[in-house]
Amino acid sequence: MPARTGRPPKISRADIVSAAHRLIEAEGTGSLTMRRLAREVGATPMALYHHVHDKEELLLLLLDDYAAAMPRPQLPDEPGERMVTAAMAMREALSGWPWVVEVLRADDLFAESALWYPEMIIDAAVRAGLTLERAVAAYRIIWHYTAGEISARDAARRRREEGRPTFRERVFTGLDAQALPRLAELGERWAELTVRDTYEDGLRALVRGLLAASA
Amino acid sequence: MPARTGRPPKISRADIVSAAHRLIEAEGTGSLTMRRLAREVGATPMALYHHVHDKEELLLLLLDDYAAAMPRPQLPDEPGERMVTAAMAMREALSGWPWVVEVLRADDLFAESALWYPEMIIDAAVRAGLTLERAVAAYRIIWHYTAGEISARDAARRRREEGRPTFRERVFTGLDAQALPRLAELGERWAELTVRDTYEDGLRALVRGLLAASA
DNA sequence: ATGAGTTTTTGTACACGTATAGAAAGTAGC
DNA sequence: GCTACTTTCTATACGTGTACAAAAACTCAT
Repeated sequence: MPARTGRPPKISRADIVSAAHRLIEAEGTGSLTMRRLAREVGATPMALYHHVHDKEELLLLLLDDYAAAMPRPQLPDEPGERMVTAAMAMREALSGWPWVVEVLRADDLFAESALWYPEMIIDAAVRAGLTLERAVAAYRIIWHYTAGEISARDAARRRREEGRPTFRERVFTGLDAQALPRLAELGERWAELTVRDTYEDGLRALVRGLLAASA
Repeated sequence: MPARTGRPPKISRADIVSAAHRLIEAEGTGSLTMRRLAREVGATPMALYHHVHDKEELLLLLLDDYAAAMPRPQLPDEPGERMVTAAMAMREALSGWPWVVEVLRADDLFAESALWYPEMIIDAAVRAGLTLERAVAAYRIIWHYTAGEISARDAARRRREEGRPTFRERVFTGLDAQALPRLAELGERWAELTVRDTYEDGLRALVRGLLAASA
């Protein structure tokens, strides 16, 4: 053992991450602030920055932790259906945690322990006949779609909670029916139509299109 | 004219918005802060809040302003191709303005003066044989994909600029080749493969899939 | 024991968005 | 001219993430 030098640490990365988990669990996402977290681990805010580069890194660690416990459903054999099932499981798992949205845009791979999902999707795409390059592209396309959908749904939810005037209401009142006949025709129905969950429809369309492209 | 009462305004919404435009133009997105903007229009920060509810509302106004000048390309007749062209134009226009990303998640319609895009996409979808309901769903799916792609690309760009260690590097070093053979096989090539712009490929796949679903 | 070097923690400070309270500057009725 | 009322603007304050500098607590060489 190489006998560490320097001032002995009072807190560790692991302490911070687990305290963050507790905090979120107990008081919700909103109370996860660097200052609050520091109090929780019994240190000053800036001490945290010795163990994590920034708050975003902390969130990524949190996500990674959590991702390890994400469900890995039985996947069907048929490649297209396999892609769909894996992607839906991924989205399902991420949707449960509203705060992940802040961090999703980080990359096309979102957590080390969640690599199972891209692996399954890419593998299924290859089995469906795509080259490895195209399979990677397919995964990323699916990922972009998924991230966009989660983000949008979360934003819509937040809007609703805050009781903010949805943009649409204003839009559809003074609409120029000449220039925008379809939207005018839709009118009030927009709101009703856009609460529906169309993720699966879109995903299936996407997969069908991606696989058809190579045939 | 109804002879306004109360203290006469020193600044207007329009002043604020145009000052914000100037500021962004001159010094970049980063310097658009409420305080800086207030200095620019010659008022205190809180004065702004009498004219805009939020910073987010300000950004939406900005976006709306700009969206009015977004290109409206000639669209081909064939419905699928029409959808693709319109969506690509929309993405192209939004990509030019990195800051829109902060605001994209707002809604599935992002600006009053940009309603032309959904109109064209929905209309083309209907012409392709979809019901109006399905056409709306198709638009929203395309929107989610587009928003996700723009977001991710912007995040990747920012990472690169900040010289942050891309997550992928770490990921692909200690990879378990047993559990994740495809990713292991890809290895270093991931970085190379993921700089490619696959938006159009994905979009075409999506449109093909969406239109095939109704046949 | 002393001093140098290393690592971790603290203290102070800044700019951010914005809530809240109250002052300022007008018009309308008397 | 005075008072009410209304609108707009200012002052102050809070909590946020985090940069920077200094202090603290340890090991090791002398």
